[in-house]
Amino acid sequence: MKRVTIYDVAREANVSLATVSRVINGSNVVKAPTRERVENAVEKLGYKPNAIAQGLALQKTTTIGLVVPEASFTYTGQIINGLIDVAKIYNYNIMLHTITEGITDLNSVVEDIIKSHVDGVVIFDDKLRANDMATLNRYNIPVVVIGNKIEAKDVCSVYVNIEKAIYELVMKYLEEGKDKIAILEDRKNPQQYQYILKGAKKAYESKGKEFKGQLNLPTGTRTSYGFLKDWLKTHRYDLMVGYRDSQAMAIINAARENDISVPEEMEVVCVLDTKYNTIMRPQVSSFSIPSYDLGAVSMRMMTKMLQKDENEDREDSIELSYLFTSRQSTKE
Amino acid sequence: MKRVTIYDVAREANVSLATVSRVINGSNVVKAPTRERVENAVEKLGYKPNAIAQGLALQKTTTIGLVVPEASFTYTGQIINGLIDVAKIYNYNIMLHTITEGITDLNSVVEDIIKSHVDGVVIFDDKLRANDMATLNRYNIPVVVIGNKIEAKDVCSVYVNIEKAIYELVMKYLEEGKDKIAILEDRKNPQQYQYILKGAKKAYESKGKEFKGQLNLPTGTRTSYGFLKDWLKTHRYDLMVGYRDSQAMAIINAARENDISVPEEMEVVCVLDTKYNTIMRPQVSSFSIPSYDLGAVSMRMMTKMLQKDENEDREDSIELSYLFTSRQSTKE
DNA sequence: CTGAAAGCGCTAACAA
DNA sequence: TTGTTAGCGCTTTCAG
Repeated sequence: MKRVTIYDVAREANVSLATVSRVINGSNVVKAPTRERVENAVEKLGYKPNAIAQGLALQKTTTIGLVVPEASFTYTGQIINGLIDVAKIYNYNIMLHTITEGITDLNSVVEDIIKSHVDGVVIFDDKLRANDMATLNRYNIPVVVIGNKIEAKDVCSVYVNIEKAIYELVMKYLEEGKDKIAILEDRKNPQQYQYILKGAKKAYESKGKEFKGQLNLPTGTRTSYGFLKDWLKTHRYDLMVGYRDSQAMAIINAARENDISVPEEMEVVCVLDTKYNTIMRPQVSSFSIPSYDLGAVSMRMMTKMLQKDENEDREDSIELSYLFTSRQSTKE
Repeated sequence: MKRVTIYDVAREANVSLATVSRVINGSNVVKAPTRERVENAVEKLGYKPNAIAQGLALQKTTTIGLVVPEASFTYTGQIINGLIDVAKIYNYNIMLHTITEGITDLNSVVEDIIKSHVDGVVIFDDKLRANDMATLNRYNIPVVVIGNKIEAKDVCSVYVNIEKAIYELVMKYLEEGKDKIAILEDRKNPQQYQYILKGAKKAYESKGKEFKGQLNLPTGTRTSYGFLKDWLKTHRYDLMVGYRDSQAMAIINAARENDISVPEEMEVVCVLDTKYNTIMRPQVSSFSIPSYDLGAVSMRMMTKMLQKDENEDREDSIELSYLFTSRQSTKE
């Protein structure tokens, strides 16, 4: 069964296909009676314009590519939701790509993206570096990067200043004289981990001290919990910081195992949390990174890039703000 | 800057575009030297075939639509991962759509899907009913449904038999004489809740009893936890069943609040769990629904539908198996 | 206000 | 083995 085309509608309505095209694109030069004839035909035949053909003719597909890491973290879902919701408003479709270790790398994804002629691409991948964008750039596809601040032509970024967040947090503890602070590595988010580290180091520096609390997981370690269970037998801290709430919970579970009470003897904070944080006991104090907004703002930014007048300038990075929420894993 | 087309390559290599087309599509009728000239030209110009134009010419886009619910549940992420991984193997791209209450409904998504001329669509939406598929059917787009068993032409489904799982579970308890069993409503997954209920009812029936343990949240209740905290003041059970691990934790937290110890005084089981279940204390005994596999198998099924010979028969639904894993929230 | 025709980039007969 | 040409479904000048 062949799909009904613009020709079928034209024949049915006794007009040329040009007129049908005008009607479905809302041109206002078409006379009312003609328009009605066309609309009836469209309705009668159940005609839906073929986006592929439109894409060819217009040289734009009104779809944008979205790249996310394999890991189905909860916040990745949030980002996708935010992005799709605003994409919907602007009538963009989303082509989803993932980077799965052992199955897909960024190069092969970029290849697919170029072929598919999306109008732009939003990338959320902590492992992304500036030079990975070279190919995309060569085919001048507009790019929005989530999470990393990346400087390049035709590339915008939307992120949260985690370095600053941690700096402020650590400063507060240092000023209270609590300087035994540890930061747990997150292998899945190496870049974010670096930001966190940098924030902590700056804080220590400004107090004339040196930060030594970075806890890199030894190679071979499978889970943070497995590592921490032993580590905490011989180490004590005032504060431990994890990136995700699940890591914070690993810390807390390991602490419990060693009879370290949280928050009384040790406080725990994480950066990103999920709805599971409302279920956990204790609930973890955290910076509430607005994942949904990261997605939504990125897409909004993308639409702006796509309709920019060449001459018009626009900001090429947006810093979203965070909010620290104190819960049961810290003292106040 | 115009993108390089097949014409450019043809000119550069001094052949016709037909030959270029043959080379990029791996036809083996092209002579080696010619092939090389073309390949060099492709390389030199950085030519990538335009999938849109191919789509128009071939009447197939090698992309499939994926519809998921708004809720960024962890298992939705799993499903997406599974689906994309096998899509990648078969060189399919994924167009992602979400059903967001207040933003998008199934109808508008279906509209987009039809226009985009995807080769098929995979739908994971607990609220989906058979008649929702009417439009998709009218434009005869192959459909795979995840989670629900739906009977319709050109529709396949991949699911887990939760009814049976619960039946077996409840039977086991009934045989041990534990018949105070409650099942917590999951508003986000009404269909799954029904399946669970059915399983429990059957078990009770087969014992000549009537099941009365269905716990529907009163309208106005915002969280299961809020409801259960009070409810458990006046109700005692041998076993409580929640759909997701987060609900099971709500049950456990509410039980704690009422000094009901788990699993000693009350046991708790959930159907779907996430990685957070490994972090929680107690860990919840659960059926491990293979979310990743649900996605992967669906996509595999889709590829089969798309290459089916009209005459060749195939099964139109696949039941995936589950595995009950006993953890700290049950006695053995 | 409407129609005719060229073109978007590619594929697939059909010829040569 | 390679080239020519007619579509695929739609948009958009340019005439009328």
